[in-house]
Amino acid sequence: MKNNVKITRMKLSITQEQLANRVGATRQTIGLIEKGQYNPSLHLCVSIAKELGKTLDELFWEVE
Amino acid sequence: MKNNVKITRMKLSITQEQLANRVGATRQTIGLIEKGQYNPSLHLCVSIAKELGKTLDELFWEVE
DNA sequence: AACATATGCAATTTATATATTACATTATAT
DNA sequence: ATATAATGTAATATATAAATTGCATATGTT
Repeated sequence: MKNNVKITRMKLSITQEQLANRVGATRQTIGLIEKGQYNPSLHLCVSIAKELGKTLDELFWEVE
Repeated sequence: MKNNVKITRMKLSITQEQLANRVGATRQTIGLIEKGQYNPSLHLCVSIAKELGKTLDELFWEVE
């Protein structure tokens, strides 16, 4: 489940923990999503996208 | 969790069961997603989008 | 009318996302 | 070199997505 979360987060210079706090998740969950070996819920994907200033497609659609 | 799955599926004149079979889910799961009171997994959302010829954004991004 | 097809809905079970806690590793700064 | 922050990772617990089964309610068809 490859995505653009990690690269987008790093461009914004925020940590996994900061992102996690802002979307109401844990650092571990963010880490697993970034690794791409996870199947997150739509709601969490939307929260992450909004927090990173991107859309679902930009982060999760046909990456790679 | 409002979305455009139902209207898109109906335009294609396919049933919930047909869509369910094509994405490897059950009719009940599709029904609940269409009702919008569900938080489906990203993987299932992607499968549905591809099967309906739409992107994630078109089906699930800022609907309503 | 009767019958078939599609959808709604509810109870229970199963699979898995997510939280929690903890410790290890890597990077970054002092 | 040694702190400190950031990330990786693993075990267990909890919440919930999704499957399964079943029956009800439509909606259309003959």
